[in-house]
Amino acid sequence: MPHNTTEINQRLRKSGYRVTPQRQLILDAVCQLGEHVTPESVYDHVHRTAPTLSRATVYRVLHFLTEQRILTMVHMADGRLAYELAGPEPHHHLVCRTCDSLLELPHSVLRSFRRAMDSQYDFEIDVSHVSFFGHCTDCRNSAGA
Amino acid sequence: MPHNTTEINQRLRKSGYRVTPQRQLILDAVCQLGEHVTPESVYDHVHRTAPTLSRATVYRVLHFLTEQRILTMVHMADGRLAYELAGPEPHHHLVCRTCDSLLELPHSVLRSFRRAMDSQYDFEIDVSHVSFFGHCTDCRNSAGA
DNA sequence: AGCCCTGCTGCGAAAATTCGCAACAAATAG
DNA sequence: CTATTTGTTGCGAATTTTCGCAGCAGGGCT
Ligand SMILES: [Mn+2]
Ligand SMILES: [Mn+2]
Ligand SMILES: [Zn+2]
Ligand SMILES: [Zn+2]
Repeated sequence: MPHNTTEINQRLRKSGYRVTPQRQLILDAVCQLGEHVTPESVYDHVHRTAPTLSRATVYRVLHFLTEQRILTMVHMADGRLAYELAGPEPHHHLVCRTCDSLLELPHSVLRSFRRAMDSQYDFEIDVSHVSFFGHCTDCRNSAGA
Repeated sequence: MPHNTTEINQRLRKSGYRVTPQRQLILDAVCQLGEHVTPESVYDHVHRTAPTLSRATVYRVLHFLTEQRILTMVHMADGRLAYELAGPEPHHHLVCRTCDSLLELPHSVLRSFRRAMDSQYDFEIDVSHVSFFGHCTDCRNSAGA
């Protein structure tokens, strides 16, 4: 999951924002830490190389990069937020409430639902990263026994 | 939005839980305050008649009543959680990111999506109260101008 | 070089949320 | 009836997240 630093930097600068060392460190951390990283794990990671970088900045930059659509945000099972690098195509998840297993879904699974909301309610749903909760095959089978 | 106290109380007791004054007060507060009430507004409300009832208890009881499916939980636009009395039928929302307007959807709008996840992934989605974010007719039109 | 303007950060305080634990109270057993 | 167990709460501390504000720093301008 490498990110093209120069392309993102240009995008930010073009919008009038600045590419600060803190933003680069935080973005690097999110990418290195992988999927669904929490603010606290980002803070722990960057704090090693930049001890003065504050928690507030971590939260602010994660929000900021999400607004700029460089990161996406997702609600975890416990209600907390996690972030990851926005890929070229959004994806979503099925999360089992029993075993916490996580299935990845392509964006296309929401196509017909989004179309229906658009035609029925004239409302354009804008989703980049959603988790749906429920129960997976295995847990349904073992529960039935 | 009145709730049948005796029926809920029986349900709780039958499961081995207790119906405490705190739980009754908090449930009453949620019902009186209407849709999408926040923990803080519940606390403010109950605190008037029960000054010793603590914030921790408010959070715990809201979680508890949600587990028992007496309340439902929903993520608001700002990421915070809100609660409301679980009706006989779940409902969902379309929330405009521009004007914050809120449209209510019947549970049935998710039927075909849930069926698709069940058949394609053998995963049973369990949703009681979801918000989808996007842009409403009016805001799309004024943005286009 | 200076001078603005504005974006951004660090800091500490505040607010929101969770946690551990001792005390309490309702149900239960004996 | 007392003893025990177990669910529940209040309290205070810890943790997480937000906020306000003063000051720094980059970029433009002269
Ligand atoms: Mn993901
Ligand atoms: Mn609702
Ligand atoms: Zn499972
Ligand atoms: Zn709107």
